[in-house]
Amino acid sequence: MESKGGSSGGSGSKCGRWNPTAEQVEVLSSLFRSGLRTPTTDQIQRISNHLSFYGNIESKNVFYWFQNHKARDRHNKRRKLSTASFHHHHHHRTNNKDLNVLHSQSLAEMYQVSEPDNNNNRVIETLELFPMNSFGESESEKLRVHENDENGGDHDDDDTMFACTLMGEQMEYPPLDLRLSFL
Amino acid sequence: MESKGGSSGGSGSKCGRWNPTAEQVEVLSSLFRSGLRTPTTDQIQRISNHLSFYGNIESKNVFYWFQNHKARDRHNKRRKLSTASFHHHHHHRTNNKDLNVLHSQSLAEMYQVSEPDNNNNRVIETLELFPMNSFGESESEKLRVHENDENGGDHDDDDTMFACTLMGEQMEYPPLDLRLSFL
DNA sequence: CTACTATGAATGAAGG
DNA sequence: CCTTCATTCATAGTAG
Repeated sequence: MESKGGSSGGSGSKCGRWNPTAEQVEVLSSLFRSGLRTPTTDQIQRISNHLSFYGNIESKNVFYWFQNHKARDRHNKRRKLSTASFHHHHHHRTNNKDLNVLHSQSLAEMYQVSEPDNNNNRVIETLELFPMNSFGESESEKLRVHENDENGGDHDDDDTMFACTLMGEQMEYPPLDLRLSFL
Repeated sequence: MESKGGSSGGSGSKCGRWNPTAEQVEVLSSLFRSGLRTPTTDQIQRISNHLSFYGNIESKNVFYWFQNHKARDRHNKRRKLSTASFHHHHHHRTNNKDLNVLHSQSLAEMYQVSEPDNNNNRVIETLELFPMNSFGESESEKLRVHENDENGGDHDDDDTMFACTLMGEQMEYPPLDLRLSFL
């Protein structure tokens, strides 16, 4: 945590990629521990709003964080579960990658949910713990616009001559100029 | 510049997942920019046919591409309303009211579907620019989208009380300070 | 400086 | 159409 001074997402973000601060990760992890796995847009908004207190953050980051965290959590669990059970040393895939973890415990900012003898499926999809005033959310659907063009002859008269008849001709790669002409 | 794995759709198709080439993406993006959002089976067929020149591709891929692109384009606008907080002072959340007021603009702006370039942009559903319409589609059954417009209000109104009883057991609080109060 | 790891970001594919 | 899963790419951070 010492080397982060400056280029972390907290202050001088280098705008290349969001780098969450320790506080942000803690909050996110807490939410994850609480069972939140796939927050709704509303929740993402609020979380992002609050986490911006600790540094720059976008809703997109929160969204991706949960997506990644859930996916990786599940992925790791599945792998761990398959190894520890039976002692049939069946080579579980010669993965050149991930030789894996028997040491990573020190900087595990996660929570280590491994509770083998506790089968609590405390995985809540949305975690309703927000005393939010329920707006008429349904009426938002009505704002759905239909951009139907019922105007009869609304042809955009682009005089696009259909030059290339794309059917199985061995011409070389067009210099990326290819627009809609093939249609 | 292909992917590192060399599994680009152009040459070494790895048959796992379609990896579009740059040219394919270019064409698809052009179509999208032209206003094509939901191509019909007919269009999909033609697009796919043309794009197969640049590499292996199936109609399915085109179909999914438009679906994803449209959905993400839309979600992107929603998520972009993140908190552009730079350096906040300790002014988080004035407690004007004790309950439920801290999210004034959370979801009031959500469904603004007004395109940023609403007047100039022609967002057409099907983009009729195919002067020729030959045979019927081969197997359009597979790509047939469901026009099932069922969207009933689903309200599970249970926000009367706190839902901290996640699974009926007491959840242990995080070792650190619980910052979830913003929710 | 180079290698590896953790993880943010992106997107294809599918389900409902 | 909307949401979610799975796989992959890209990169910051750190160790050797």
